[in-house]
Amino acid sequence: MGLQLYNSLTRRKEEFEPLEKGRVGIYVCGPTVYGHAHLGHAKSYVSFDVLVRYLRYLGYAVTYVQNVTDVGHLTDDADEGEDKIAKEAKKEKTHPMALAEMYTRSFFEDMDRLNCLRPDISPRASGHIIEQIELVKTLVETEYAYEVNGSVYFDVSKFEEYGKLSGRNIEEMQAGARVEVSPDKKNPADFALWKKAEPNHIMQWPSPWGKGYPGWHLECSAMSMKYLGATVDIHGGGLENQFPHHECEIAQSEAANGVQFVRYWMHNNMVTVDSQKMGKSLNNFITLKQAFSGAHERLTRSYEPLAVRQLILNSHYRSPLDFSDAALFAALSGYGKIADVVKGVRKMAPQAPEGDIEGEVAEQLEQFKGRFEEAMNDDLNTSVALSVVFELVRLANTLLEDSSTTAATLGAVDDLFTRLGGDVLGVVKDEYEQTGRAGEAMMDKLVNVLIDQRNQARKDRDFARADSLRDSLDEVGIVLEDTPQKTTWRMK
RNA sequence: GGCGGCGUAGCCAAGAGGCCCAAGGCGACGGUUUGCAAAACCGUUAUUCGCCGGUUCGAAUCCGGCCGCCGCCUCCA
Repeated sequence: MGLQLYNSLTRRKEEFEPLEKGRVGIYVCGPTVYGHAHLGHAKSYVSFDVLVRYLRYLGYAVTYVQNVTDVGHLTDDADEGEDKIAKEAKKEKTHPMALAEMYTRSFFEDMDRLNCLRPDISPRASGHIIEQIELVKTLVETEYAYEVNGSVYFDVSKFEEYGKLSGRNIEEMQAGARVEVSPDKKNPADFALWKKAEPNHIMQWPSPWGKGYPGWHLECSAMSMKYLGATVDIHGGGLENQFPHHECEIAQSEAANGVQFVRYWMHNNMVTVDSQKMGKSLNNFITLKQAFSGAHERLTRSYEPLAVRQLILNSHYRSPLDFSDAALFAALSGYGKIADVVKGVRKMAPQAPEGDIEGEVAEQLEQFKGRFEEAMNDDLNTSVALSVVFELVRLANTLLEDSSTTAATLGAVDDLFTRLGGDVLGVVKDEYEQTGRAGEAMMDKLVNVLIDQRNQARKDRDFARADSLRDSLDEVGIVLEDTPQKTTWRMK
C-alpha cells in the first residue's frame, strides 16, 4: 500500500496520487511576519517539512511553495480592522516593510535551525499585488464579487459550495456571528478581496477600484495559481485556518478557474500550553528563540533546536501538542541518545574490521526500513517512525560494543540512520560539529590535559585525586565517559 | 447556540474490532559492565485504556449515556 493521507475535505484517509505522475505541488500557508516565530509555527512547518521530505524520499519531484504574508492580514474583518503588520510597525516605529523584512529573516533563521528545508518558492504577498488585482478583476467580471465604496467583496451566496471544507453553512454562521457586520456587505459571510485604503495608510496600491490593499485570503489563491497552477495537489496549513481562510481560498479560486482548487487539504493541530491554545493574540506563546536560549519563565534550560523538532515528531501532526518543559526535556534526552550513537557509528566505521555486512543485521535493517515506511505511509505516523529509529539505536549500540562488527555493517547502519532519521525525519544531522571552531579545539585540548592527569591518577590507583578531577569538570558541566580504550568527554 | 476533536502508565505518546495481559521515548528501580561513576546493554515499571451501560464468540478500539478538557464559528501555524 502506498502513501495514505488524511484529506480534510473528505474527512478520511485517501491513497495519495498526484495530478501529474511523479510530480507534486504543495502550497503551505506561511507566517504573517509581525513577530518572531513560536512553537506553533514550529509544529506546522516541521510537520509539512516532513511531508515534503518523505515525498522526495519516495521519489517524487516536489515543488514546495510557502508564502510570506507581509500585507493585508487584518486584525479582524470588520471595517476598523487594522493591518497586523502596519499596526506592529507603528508600535515599533518602523516602516511596515522593514518590520516584515526583519521578521521574515528571523523566521527563516529559526526554520533553518529546526532543520526545515527551505521552500522552493517563498512568495511575498506584497510582491504579487498585480496577480491579486487580476484575480479580483476576474471575480468582479464574472459577478462573483461586487464593489462598494472602493472595496471589493466576494459574494458568498453565488458560490454554492461555500462551507464544503469546514462543514458549515451560511445560515448557521449568521446565527453565531460575533463580529459587527460591515454595512457594505450584502451578506454577513461575504469577505473582502480588496480594501480601500485611507490616505494615511502606508501600504497601498492603485487598482481599478482606487487606492487600496488586498484582503488576506486573496494572496494564497493568487500565488498558488501562479506557481502551481489552477489545481494544486496538496494545500497545508494550521487547523485554525480551515475556516474562514481556506474556505475563502476555495471559493475565490474555484469561482475564478472553474476547476478544483486543492485535491488534498491537510491541517495540522495546535500547540497548547497548559491546555490553553497558544496564540499570538493570547500572549501565552513561547518563541523559538526563547526555546533555543531558555529565556522564558516556563523553561528550565536552553534547548537544542532539534530537540524541539524531535518533540514535535514524537506525536502525530493531527494531534494537539500540549507543551511542557518536562516533555521538551524528555525529547532532548531522546534526541541526544540518537545523536550519540550516530556519532559513535561514524567514528568507529573507518577503524572497524573489514568484511561483509552481517546477514542477520542486513535483514534487521531491511525490516526496520519496511516498518518505518509503513508508519509514514499511514498518514505520516512520525511517532511510530521514530520508535523504529529508536530500535535502530539499540541495535547500533549493541553492534558498537562488539569489536568484531565490520565496517560494512556499521556503514549500512549509518546509511539507514542518514536516510530515515536524517533525510526523512530531519533529526539526524549529516555532520555533528565536534571541534569546528577555534574555541572548541582549545577547549578539547584543555579538557584532555585534565583527562590525562586523571588517567595517570587512576593508573596510580589514586582514586581520590581521579574523582576530584572528574568532579571539578562536572561542576563546569563536563561529563567524562571511560571506555577500555580511552576517556571521552561531553557537555551535560 | 452550531460544528469538530480529545481523555491510554509518574510524564510525553502510538494503537482504532481478535497479532494488545497495549509500541516507542523520558523518568524510576534492579542487574551486567566499571576502582567508583558515566554511557551502553538486559530486566521490571498500565491484566488495562475517563466513568457507566450495550452490541459482539471477542472492544482501548463500535453504539448510547454521563463526567472532564480543548478547538473552530473573529485575527492566529
